[in-house]
Amino acid sequence: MMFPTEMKQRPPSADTPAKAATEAATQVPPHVLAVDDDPELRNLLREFLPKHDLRTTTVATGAEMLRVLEQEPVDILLIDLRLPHEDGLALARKVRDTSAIPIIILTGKTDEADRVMGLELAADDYVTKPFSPRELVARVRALLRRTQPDAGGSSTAAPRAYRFAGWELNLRRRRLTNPSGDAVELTNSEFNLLSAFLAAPQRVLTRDQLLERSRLHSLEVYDRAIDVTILRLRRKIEPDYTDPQLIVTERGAGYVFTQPVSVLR
Amino acid sequence: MMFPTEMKQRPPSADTPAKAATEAATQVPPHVLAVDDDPELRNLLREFLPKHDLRTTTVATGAEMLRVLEQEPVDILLIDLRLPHEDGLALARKVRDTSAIPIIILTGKTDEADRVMGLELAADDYVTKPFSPRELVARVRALLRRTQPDAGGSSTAAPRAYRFAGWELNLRRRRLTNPSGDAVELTNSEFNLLSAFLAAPQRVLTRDQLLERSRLHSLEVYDRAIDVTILRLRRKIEPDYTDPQLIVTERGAGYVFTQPVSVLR
DNA sequence: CGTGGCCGTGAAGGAATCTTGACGTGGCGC
DNA sequence: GCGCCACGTCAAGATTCCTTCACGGCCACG
Repeated sequence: MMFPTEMKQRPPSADTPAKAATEAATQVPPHVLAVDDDPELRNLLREFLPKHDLRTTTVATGAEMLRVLEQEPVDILLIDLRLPHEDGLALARKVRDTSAIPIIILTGKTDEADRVMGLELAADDYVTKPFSPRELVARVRALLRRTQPDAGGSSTAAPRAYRFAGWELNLRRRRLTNPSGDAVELTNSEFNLLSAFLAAPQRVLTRDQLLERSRLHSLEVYDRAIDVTILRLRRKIEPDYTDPQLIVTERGAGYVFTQPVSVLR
Repeated sequence: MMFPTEMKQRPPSADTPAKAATEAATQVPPHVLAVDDDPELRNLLREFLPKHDLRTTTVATGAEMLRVLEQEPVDILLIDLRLPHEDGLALARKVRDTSAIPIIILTGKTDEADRVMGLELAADDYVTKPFSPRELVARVRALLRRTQPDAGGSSTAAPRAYRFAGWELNLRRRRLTNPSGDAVELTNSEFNLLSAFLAAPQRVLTRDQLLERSRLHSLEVYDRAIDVTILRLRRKIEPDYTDPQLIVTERGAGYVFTQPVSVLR
């Protein structure tokens, strides 16, 4: 077991999804903002939620919450009903007044929750403490699903596939086919790495960026680990992997995917 | 018993029979009929649902419900699972026998509901109390969307059955038949899992997605529970379950149903 | 109340995949 | 040219991930 996120205090700016959203067309994980005065709970959340592909920021007070909301997009809010010097419900209402961010209230007792849910429109769901992390994740997911019907607009839809130099990478099926139409097996990280490249063609990507996109977890890995994955990927897609044409090394900077890429939706 | 007092009285013209609803794409708001013995909840519903463009009638007993059903068209039913002297589920079944009105069960506990949904085909969804009004509206809407063929095209209708590789899965009967025409027994979770796959063929589904789609909302289950169900399902439908062809593992990502699937409506 | 089916959990085992360290090699600045 | 440094390559471990089995709770049915 690992206990990584404990000390990992990232400034809000580090979490900013704007960058990721524009650069990678890969599905950006939803951003969860949790407000609770209990540090232990915050730690738990930061440890657990990301494992389930939920980007997580935690704060202790309503003021901090508002600050974060201003700075970056948030997809769902978790708010403790009883915060030391403020009322979670009031916070929720305040948010509701100005946005449609879905809100889950964390509460101690069921009857308390009853009251909250009854006539209040401030919250969309509640979870009673103590809750199992699984349950929380499930509820967050469920609520996101309900509230993000994901506009049918084809412009915002996630890409279905990429094409480059006769190859095709099918994102739904997670499958790569070569110009002759044969399937080429990719491991998970190879697939992720390749889609990171295809989402940002003709652009130099640093190792860090690539790592972040190709490894789902483990934030602390040697940069060099990416080299090996690049190598393996090259062996699978380069005509001559000793003389790479598609994925070219930018010495001192990172790597570039050189070919034009077309996006299928 | 409280009698029509609560039944929202409208001029007959507004209630105009089925033809108005089916024939014209005119904006006749859907008619919701709710059955619950709690007067407070009924008030809440009558107050809230109409604000969201849902014509709402509430009653306290099954008898009243039946009377309303006879008198006017109803687009969706909300039924409390535990009514004082009757069984909400029995009511639902009774309705189902003679009509196709979509039904949402209101229930107190999640596990209670899950069990009910599993075994019974009487309801289409359920909502656990206390629920947020928003959630209820969302579910009502979702269910209406699912069940109403929708003027636009034939594409939105709910599937009746799926075919794949000679097999057929009948959704109404919840029955699977193999290429030779023999029935293959599926447990409830196997059935749900399989239909989740068939609804999204050739697409890698994560465990979370499968969980979400195979339980209505069973919260709080171990991701890995899926694995076991997959195994059990494979034993029933794979020619050689040690070398799966239909449901293929995508390491690090999820599972895919590889075969082409045709939908019968 | 017993019995049986269903389903979730834990653990064991094994396979696939990643990481790491070592070493080779080629580019680039001086 | 020379040497340093960054990258390429390789092949062990290390680790994660999946499969499978077995157990036990739970509910339905009798």
